[in-house]
Amino acid sequence: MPELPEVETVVRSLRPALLGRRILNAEFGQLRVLRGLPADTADLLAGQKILTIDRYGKFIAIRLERGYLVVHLGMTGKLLVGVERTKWTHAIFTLDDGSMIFDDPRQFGRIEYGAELPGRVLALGPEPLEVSLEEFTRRLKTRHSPIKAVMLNQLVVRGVGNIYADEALFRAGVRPTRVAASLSKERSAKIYQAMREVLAEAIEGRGSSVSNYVDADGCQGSFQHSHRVYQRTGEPCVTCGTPIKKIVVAQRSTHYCPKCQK
DNA sequence: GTTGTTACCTGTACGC
DNA sequence: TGCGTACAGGTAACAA
Repeated sequence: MPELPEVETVVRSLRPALLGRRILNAEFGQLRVLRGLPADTADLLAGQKILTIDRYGKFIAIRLERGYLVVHLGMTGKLLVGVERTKWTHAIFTLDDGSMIFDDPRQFGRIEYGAELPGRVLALGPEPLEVSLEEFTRRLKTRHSPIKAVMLNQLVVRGVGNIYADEALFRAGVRPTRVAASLSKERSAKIYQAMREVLAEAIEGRGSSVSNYVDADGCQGSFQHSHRVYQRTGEPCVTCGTPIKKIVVAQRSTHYCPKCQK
């Protein structure tokens, strides 16, 4: 499932294929991923040049000459360049050189278009790789939920999902159920450091390919081989050998070492 | 404003 | 082999 490192990898692989290209034609299906997309969207897009492609947390913002095409990959969404449509294709963009499709079997993804970036994208928390330690700590201090739930809250920091929350908390030695506001300055700093470390390493590894994630060129990531707790239930902790435990926090499966994480 | 719960959706894994 | 069921989880909407 695409989180910050996977979306970053997709954005990086989209840029060479899309920047400077012009959209000649757009075709949309009728599925829920296009909910709220005005009927004349295809007409509005036609003729527009792709100026920039940026990432806001897990959102992809494709800036055109007169607006923004904003894509969220959800759980199984994919933006692919230069491939034929499949039975899960919900949008096809024909370019002056090449093409791009949006595929999404589970239909948790979204595509929208507007003159400006949507307000809820602008309202997201800061990027975890850009936020300062002071700001991060301040944001945790006001939250009275389990730290895992707080890390998943995109208004606190944007882009962290289930995999990297578990991995960061393992590296920080903090139990996912700890209430964020009760964490000491030192422990918050450890989480901050671990979160940035694991995200940077995952970007380096071009993301984690669990479920069906691939980048815009159809390539898999490699960071799934570096997971220390995520989906390793019952396997020995890489540090102490204690079996990794799985619980539910914030309605999400949560993996941790009961000995290393206090 | 914050927190918790539920719906959405379908491919995959598993048990029988 | 085929069927039924549980599970996976990001976001939005809603309730408390």
